[in-house]
This record gives sequence, C-alpha cells and structure tokens, in this order.
Amino acid sequence: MQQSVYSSPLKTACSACNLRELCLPIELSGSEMTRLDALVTRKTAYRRGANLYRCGEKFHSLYAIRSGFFKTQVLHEDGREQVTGFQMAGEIIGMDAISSDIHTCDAVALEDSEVCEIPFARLEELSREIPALQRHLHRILSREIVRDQGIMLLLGSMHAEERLAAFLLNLSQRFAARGYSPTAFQLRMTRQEIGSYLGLKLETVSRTLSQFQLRGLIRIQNKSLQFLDIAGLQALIKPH
Amino acid sequence: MQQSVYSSPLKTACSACNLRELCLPIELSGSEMTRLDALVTRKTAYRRGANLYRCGEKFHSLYAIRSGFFKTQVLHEDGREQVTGFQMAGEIIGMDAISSDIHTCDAVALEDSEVCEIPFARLEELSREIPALQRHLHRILSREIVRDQGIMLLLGSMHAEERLAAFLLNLSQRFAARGYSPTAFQLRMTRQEIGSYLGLKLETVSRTLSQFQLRGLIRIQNKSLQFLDIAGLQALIKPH
DNA sequence: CGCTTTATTGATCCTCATCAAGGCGGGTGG
DNA sequence: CCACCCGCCTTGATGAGGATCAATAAAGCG
Repeated sequence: MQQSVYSSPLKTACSACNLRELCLPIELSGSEMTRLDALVTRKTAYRRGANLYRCGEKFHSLYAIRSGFFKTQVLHEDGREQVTGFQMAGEIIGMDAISSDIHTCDAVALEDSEVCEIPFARLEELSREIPALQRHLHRILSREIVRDQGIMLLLGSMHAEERLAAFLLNLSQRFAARGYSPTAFQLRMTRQEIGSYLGLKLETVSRTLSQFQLRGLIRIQNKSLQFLDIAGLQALIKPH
Repeated sequence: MQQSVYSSPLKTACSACNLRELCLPIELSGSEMTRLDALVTRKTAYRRGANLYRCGEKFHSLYAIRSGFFKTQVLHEDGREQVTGFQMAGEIIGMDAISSDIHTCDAVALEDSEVCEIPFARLEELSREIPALQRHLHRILSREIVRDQGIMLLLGSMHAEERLAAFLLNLSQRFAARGYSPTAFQLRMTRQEIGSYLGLKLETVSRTLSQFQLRGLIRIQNKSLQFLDIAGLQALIKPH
C-alpha cells in the first residue's frame, strides 16, 4: 500500500552529477554517456531559503538535485499557499513547467543544496537520438503523475493520522533508498510545511506526532525523528 | 484562478481521429500527418460501464477519447476507491502507466464512448523523428502533472463549497472548449463519483448542490445542470 | 411495472480547525 | 557570555464543517 502511494525505487548514481533519477535504469554506451554528461554542466549552490525558481519565470531547464532538500509550493493570490512536494538528492524538479514554458510553482531550498541544471531543449534533442534516454524521460514524467495521484488519494480519502503515517514512511523509504538510515533522520521542513503538504493545520500535525510518540511509534523532538515501530505505522494506513 | 487549477485550452480537431490534445498546436507537414494518422488506426467502442483498461494490466497504448466520457479511479485493497479524474472527448488517457509499464488505475466509460488507440512504442519512435511531435508529447505529460497539482491544491486547501464550485466551472470550461454549451449540460457521473473525486461524501455533494440552487447559482435536477450565475460561482472560490 | 440504483434531506457525532497561551531554541547584539 | 527576541513548537479549550446514520423519494433499467 505504501508502495502504491509513493513509489521511489532504489537508484544508483551516474557519473556527471549523481542523477539517480535520470541515469540509472538506462544503459548507455560510453559515448552516449559523455554526451549526456556534456549536457549537464553547471552546478549551482543554493543557500537555505533561496529560490531555485519562482512561479511565473520562463522555463529553460529541469534541475537534478545533487545534494540538499527542496520544497515546491503554489502561492494563491488570496494568500493561501500549498506545498506540492518535497524533493531530495537524486530527484528531478521542474517538470510542471514543460507544459506552458512557465514555472507554475516556487522551488525553495530547505537546506543548503546543490543542483545540476539540465537545459530541456538539449535534453529533448539528445533524447531524440538516444531512445533509451527518451524512454527514461517519459518514465520520469509519468512517475511524477503517479506520485501526484498518490497524493490525491491521500488528501481525498485519508484521515490526519493516516496521512502523517504515510508521509513519515515515505520519507523513511526515500532516505533508505539513498543509503541513509530509514529509522532516524532530521525533518527538513516545519510543521506548517508538513501540514500544508498534507492538507492539515500545523497544530494537527504537532498533536498527531505527539500522539504517535505517546503510543511508542516514533520518538520526535523538534526536527529529529526516530522510528520505533514501523509496522505499527504501516498498520495505521491500511484499515478503515 | 480557475485557470490555474484546471487548464484546458481550446483545441481544434485533427484528421484521423479528432485528437485535439495530440495534434493541434503542432504544425506537421502533410507526410508527417500521414504517418501520425497511420499510427492511430484502431477505433474501439466501449459501452457505458465498460473498462477501457484495468489496474494491473500491461501497458501498451495511450488512448485518445474520440467521443464519450470516462472516469479513472484507483481501488484500494481495503475497499476505498478514489476517482482520480474525469476525461472527455479530445483528451488523452493512460499516461500514468508509462512509468511502470503497468496501468495504475482503472478507466471506466461513463457513457457509450469511442477511443483511438495510440501504441506508445510507435509514438515514441515517431516522436524521435518529428521534433514538434516530441515537444507536444512532453507538454501533454507535463500538463497532466500541472492538472494533478491543481487538484492537490483543491483537496488540500478548499472547503466543500469551493471544491464543488471549482469542479462545476471546470466542467463548464471544458464543454465550452469542445463547442458545447458551457451553461447547460448533463452530468455524466453520480454524486458518489463527484464526491470521491473531490474528497467529499455523496451527501455533502448533494447538499451543497442544493445550497447552490437555493442561492440561485445553478439549477440542478438529477444529472441535468444549468448555470444561472457563473460570476457568483467564481466568487465562491476566490476569497477566504 | 417492479426492482435497483441514485438522490435528497434530516439528526447527530466526530474530526480537525481555530483561538489562545506558554515554552523551547537558536541566533543576534550588547 | 548573557540577555533578548523571534520563529517554531506544544498543548488546551472550543466550535464548525463535514461524516455518518437513517429514512424517503425519485429515476433508470430490465
């Protein structure tokens, strides 16, 4: 079930710029690899709080997160804001902008981060010549659709407790896939940001986390989180 | 605002199989057009209630809806089901399956419908040779991402009334874009399906629609819907 | 024409939002 | 180095929006 809500298969790094998402599953010849690397040249650092891009800006490139942590959010004119995702190392960000050539959300670094820029026009060009790359690009785009639909399901049919459990387990999985401990890590985002992502208020997030701790499922103090009973958390999601 | 939640720009039909989504914005030469048409051969009819595809089936093709109306839904093992979208003539369906080569949701006809099958491998092939087609395919995939994020926003931060108003206005827009009346049409789906899509229970949908009618915003009787005050509905979405 | 599915409406309950107060922590400037 | 401040978090009390349960009505379908 967790799998179906958030799929984040394990990936290994590739040469230029650990593009886990972009590179692994495809087998490229040496020269193809070189051409892909040539495409992904610039590496840029972003300090905590800095914007990778803003809503309304012209679209040029996708970005592969080399290290760090980002959030994407949509700002409503009436003040509401909604966090649409959290992205970590090895993930690709910016795909929403392809459709209109304009970024439709803000991307903000939640810690000091590094990204590789992937000029999209050149990626398209290259993927015309390398079918395996083309195929992979399509998979990445499609995976984003599946991921979003998982969140729709979460927002549309789960209670606060279930949402939070699913969220924590998803983070855990993604950290594990990157070789970090799946049972203890720092949350990079605030309660308010978690709430916005999950369609809850920050007080509800805080209360629910306290509940989980009380029941011996996790240990949480500020941003440091430790899992004590993963099966217990998983059990929270299943029934109804 | 409506625009940002659901974008469905007007499109005109193309030859083989009114593939509004697939064809319009790109300019193809005669021979390119012929090749695209050759790709999209089969037309199949589906009766109301029939499945276009089911969750778990192997992925082969995207489908362009030629006429009719579909819903896509995810079925939870614990019985919960969530409608993830409603698709009408001219829209492309099945893109979620690209990532894993397996369909991740069911697609069900809500009225007698016809679709054109687009074998995806051949579409990829052709789009390698026709850059304009490639570009367009990417836009379609990205548009789906944007659409889903709009729904996330709706589910995560709107009240029942706002959700329903946004939903009705979106339908109106899409009918208008296809040359039908934007102010009067038949709902193809049940209250239960609307509710599932919007993260509400069917009783809430029914009550809220009655409310709208009471306030003179719409006229609704069973499935036939008429808009009386579009501006009033739009106003419901904006403030908070 | 009867049966089943779908829709409406009411009464009640429960989850989560809201409002409010206080605590912790980390960064800054004196 | 300490004091202060500000952002972030926790916890409580209360209330509202929507879920749930239930009964009836209406419509679609064979």
